[in-house]
Amino acid sequence: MQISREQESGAKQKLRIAAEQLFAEKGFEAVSVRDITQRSKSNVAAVNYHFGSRDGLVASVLERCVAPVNAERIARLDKLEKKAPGKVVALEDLIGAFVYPLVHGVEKSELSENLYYRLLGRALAQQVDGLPQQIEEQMQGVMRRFTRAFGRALPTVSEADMAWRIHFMVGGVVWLLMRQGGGSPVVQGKGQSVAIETALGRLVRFAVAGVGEGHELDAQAAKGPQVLFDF
Amino acid sequence: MQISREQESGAKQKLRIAAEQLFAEKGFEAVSVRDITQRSKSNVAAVNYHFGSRDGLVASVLERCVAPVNAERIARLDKLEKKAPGKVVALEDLIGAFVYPLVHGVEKSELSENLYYRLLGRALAQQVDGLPQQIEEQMQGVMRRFTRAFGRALPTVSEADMAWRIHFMVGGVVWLLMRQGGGSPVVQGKGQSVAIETALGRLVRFAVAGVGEGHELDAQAAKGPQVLFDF
DNA sequence: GGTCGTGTCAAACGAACGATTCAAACATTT
DNA sequence: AAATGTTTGAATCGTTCGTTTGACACGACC
Repeated sequence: MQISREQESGAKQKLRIAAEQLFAEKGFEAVSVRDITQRSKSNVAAVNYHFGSRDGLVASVLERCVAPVNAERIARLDKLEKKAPGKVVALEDLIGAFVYPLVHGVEKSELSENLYYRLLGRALAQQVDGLPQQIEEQMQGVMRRFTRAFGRALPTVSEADMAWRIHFMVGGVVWLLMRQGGGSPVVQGKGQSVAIETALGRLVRFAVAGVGEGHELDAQAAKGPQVLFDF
Repeated sequence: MQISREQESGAKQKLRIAAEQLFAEKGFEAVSVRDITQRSKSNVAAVNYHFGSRDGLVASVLERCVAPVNAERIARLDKLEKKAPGKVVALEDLIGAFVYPLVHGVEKSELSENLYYRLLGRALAQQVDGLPQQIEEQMQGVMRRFTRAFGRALPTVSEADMAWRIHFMVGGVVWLLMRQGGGSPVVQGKGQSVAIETALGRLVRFAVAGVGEGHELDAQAAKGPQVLFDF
């Protein structure tokens, strides 16, 4: 083997990049292996050689897409919980730890920003139609960790209620990513092209208000001037 | 013509229902015309005869799916704005007028509840990959109306900021619908099977808090005990 | 009875699909 | 240089796709 271990060959990488681009543009189902090999200027056999099958390539792209995000999510959550072992983590920090890792893989990716986020959104939206089992389990593990942390941050919210709020927050995340760079948005303000960090910041504020709904009143009434959200 | 006008023939209806079911189950791209004609126990040529093409059938399903929702949305918004001509409509009422029409077509549909909402979610999510122009324009018109109304309800929020908040709200709507009845949710509480009305109620509360973020403080501080949200 | 419009059916079309084969080309190690 | 293992390329496999065709059945109308 002429390549240091743990690194993919040039052709395999070219194949994967072309697949990522096309998947981001058209979706996972609307792209054929011929489309991919044509863009990467390789042969149809290459996909089956390097990835076993078309599904193998899709799974590989999905894995490389969502795994780093989930790893960064867990890392940030670990850091938050380790910083103050006894105390509960503030809601805004939790949501930040869930949302901001979405930008974690963009600079390592060979794709443009818009395409990268579209791909990530499509990957996360695949939870509707079935993800590879490995990624599905990883996803469920992350959600379990965060659900517990959210429950600790908002102890008066029932488990079912909290699940729904997180559900809506995830919906905002996926929707934001999928529509990023994909033509004109449904609702277009004047500043149409916004850096993703700004959008994620707005999403965090939105989600903090939505997930913590009904608690700013309790907190203010119970403990006086302690303000949960200070934006 | 043996059928009273404005009504589709039995075979055409059977075709459309089968298509709706399969589209809801597997998505618009993952269903072939042979799948559809097999389930509706008709012939492959029937699709092209009645709908012109496969795309024509898809467009018909999309139209029948989202048009009533948008019509009901506009009707409710009209009613709200007509009720108090001078005043601004409360945020919660606006969001309710946007969200609750989603259940408007379910009893008229031949699909099960879960399938209907999944279909509706998939249809709305198609905004990412391109809707038929007619529906796209209708959608944009609805969003323009609501964006203006939202801006009137929350005059201190900038246009761009408001666009983003609405964007996130729509994400919650689409995500809720798409995951409805589609296997286990990402975050599962104990009560897993919930009536859609309950879920929509939770979504409205979530969205009211998120869209109105930063305004409950202003309102309380400025006008004393006037509470915007009283849930 | 004959003709027309409407709808259904089996059959087949060309194109594109994912996958496979096999030989040639390449790199790496003996 | 020879042998070995790895990667490419063109051709082709069988299958499935959306669409079209032409024959046929049925009721309506002159």
